[in-house]
Amino acid sequence: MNPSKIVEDLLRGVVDVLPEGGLLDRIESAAQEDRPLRVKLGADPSAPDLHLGHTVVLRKLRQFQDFGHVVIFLIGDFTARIGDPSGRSETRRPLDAETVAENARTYTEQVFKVLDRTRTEVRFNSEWMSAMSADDVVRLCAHYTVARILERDDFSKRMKDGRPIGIHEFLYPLVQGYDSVALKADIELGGTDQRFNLLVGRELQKAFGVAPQVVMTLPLLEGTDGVQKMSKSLNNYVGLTEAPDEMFGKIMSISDMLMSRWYSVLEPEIAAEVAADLQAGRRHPRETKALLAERQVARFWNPTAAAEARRRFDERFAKRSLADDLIPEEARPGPLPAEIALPGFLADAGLAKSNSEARRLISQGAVRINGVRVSSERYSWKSSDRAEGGADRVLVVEVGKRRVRKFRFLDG
RNA sequence: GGAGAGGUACCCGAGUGGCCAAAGGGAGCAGACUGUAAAUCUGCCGGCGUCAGCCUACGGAGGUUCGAAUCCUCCCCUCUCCA
Repeated sequence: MNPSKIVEDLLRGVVDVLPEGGLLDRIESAAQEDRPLRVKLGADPSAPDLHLGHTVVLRKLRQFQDFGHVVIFLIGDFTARIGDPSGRSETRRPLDAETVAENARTYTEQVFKVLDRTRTEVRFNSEWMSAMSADDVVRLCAHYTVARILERDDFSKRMKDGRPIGIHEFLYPLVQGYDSVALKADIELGGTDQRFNLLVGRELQKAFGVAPQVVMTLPLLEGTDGVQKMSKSLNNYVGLTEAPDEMFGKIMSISDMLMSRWYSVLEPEIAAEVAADLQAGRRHPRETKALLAERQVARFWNPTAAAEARRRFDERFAKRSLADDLIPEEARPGPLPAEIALPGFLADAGLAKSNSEARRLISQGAVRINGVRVSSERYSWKSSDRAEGGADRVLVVEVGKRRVRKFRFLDG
């Protein structure tokens, strides 16, 4: 494959490449030197659950791997103890070492849902950062100026609004940049919010006599709320480890506007076509959303699981039926209670956050048992609760539209 | 080091002695309507409680008072200006 064709592929969906044209140079020189490029991605192990938002960059990295290059997956274990201020309006709380280590482990596990394990090098920045002396740190700081740090959007905003900035936060971009020096990265990828940090890497590489990396940024994915960027702490994410049904359901619940955004970020190859079809009325929005959902589930699980998830979703919500095989079941050993105090029961089962919440849900008509809305906090058995031919009782409990569980009460 | 402003529930923000589990908005949850979409309307939105009530809460610790988010003392934290 000729280099410019490769570059074209690699640039699809990318927001900026700095310097422009830098990628082609790298690809060519790598081919000449007959070595793979070292493509860096820095990961912050403070929230160890990967979500759809992360996959945008990961899939781009995967593309590099498929062209034979090597991904350096850098875990900022040292930096996590500082706290990345990117896009934050507040100082982030640092984590302790054990938490970081544990998070890093679960993190890497999930990364290989997308990345090719054999072409990935996992590194930790404590490797070189912990070895630094105060002397080294001061020297590193001397390579950058306060004015330049303050160019960063979130810093200048906080400055203007009179919100606190810890001095350690100034160090974050420097440390991250130094990682690129230590790793001799050829290319570094990140979300658009990382642009500043990635560029600091270039500066520092120059200062330390290393060839400056090419910086590529990718779009940030909005979370399910459609407003803020997807993140675990905002609880607007679709996690990579979530069950197919869960994933499918979450994607179905996003707004139509968001759906179009997600198409362009998650499915850049077909986004234009889909948008045109929607515009022309050749596709129904709901079907289009289901397709998006199915494609994601297929990607992170498999096509069969995706088709199943879709089938169950339709059963449940389009046909409004509760097919038996699709409800998580829980056995309750006997003896059979005379009646059930619902608030405590729902809270224990995790179907409500607290007894009080359960009470509220009941009073608002959100709770159904075996298809019948309950209005009392105490549930007494009905003849129809009896399981086929046996003494056991089966309750299908629905709380709102999304929470369902089947309880099998065993007699005796 | 000096002067000033300020810290209220998930977030923003009102509240200056009882009527405050704390206005209002946002977020969230639930109901109606739908395509588990949007928009809209309605309700809920600290915990415990067979609903009477109890407990915990307004940066922290004490104090005044029959009674404190509100007054006093000390402490912690943030911002602005001056040095």
